[in-house]
Amino acid sequence: MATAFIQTSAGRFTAHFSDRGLARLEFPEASGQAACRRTGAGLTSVQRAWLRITARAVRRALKGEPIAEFPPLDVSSGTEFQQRVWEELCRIAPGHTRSYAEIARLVGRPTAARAVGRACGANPIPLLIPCHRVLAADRRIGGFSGGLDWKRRLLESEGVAFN
DNA sequence: CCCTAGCGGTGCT
DNA sequence: AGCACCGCTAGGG
Repeated sequence: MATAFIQTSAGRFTAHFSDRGLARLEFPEASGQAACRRTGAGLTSVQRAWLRITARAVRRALKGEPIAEFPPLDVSSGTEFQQRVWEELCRIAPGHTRSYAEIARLVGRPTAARAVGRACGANPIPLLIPCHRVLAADRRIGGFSGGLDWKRRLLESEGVAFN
C-alpha cells in the first residue's frame, strides 16, 4: 500500500493505493496537518495515474458535482455483505438519498437496516463511495464515520434536505 | 420528546 | 458458541 495526499480547499485528504486501486480515503485531520511530505513518492506509475484521477474526483465530490471518472476502487477489505452495500451506495446519484432500510432491501436483506449502518461505517472510501447519501428512514441524518459535520456539509453541497 | 422491542452483521472472547 | 456492540426502525406513551 502506498500513501499519497490530495490537497483541497477543505484540507488535505489521504489516499492509500494497493496494486488494485484506491483502497482507502481519509478526510483531513483536524490537527497534524503541518507535516507535509512530497505526495506521489513511492507510488508506481499506475498508482500515480490513479492518484490524479482520485484528486479530480475528490475535488468534484466536494463541490457536489457528479464525478466524471473514478479510479479503480479496491474494496477487497470488505465482507461480501459490505461490498454489496457499498456497490448499492455507488448507485445513489448526487443530490439523491436512500434510507438504511432501502439499502437493506436493495441488497436482499430487508430486515438488516442496522447492519447496513454498520457497513456504511466500515466504508473505506467515503466521499467517493457516497455513504453520506444514506439517511435514516425519517430523514434524520444518521451517523458518519468521518464526523457529522462532514456529512452535513456534503449533503448541503448537493442540495439535499434532511432533518 | 421518551422508551421499548426486534433486528442482523461483525469482531472479540 | 456466545455476546456485546451499532450510522436502524416501527410503535406507543
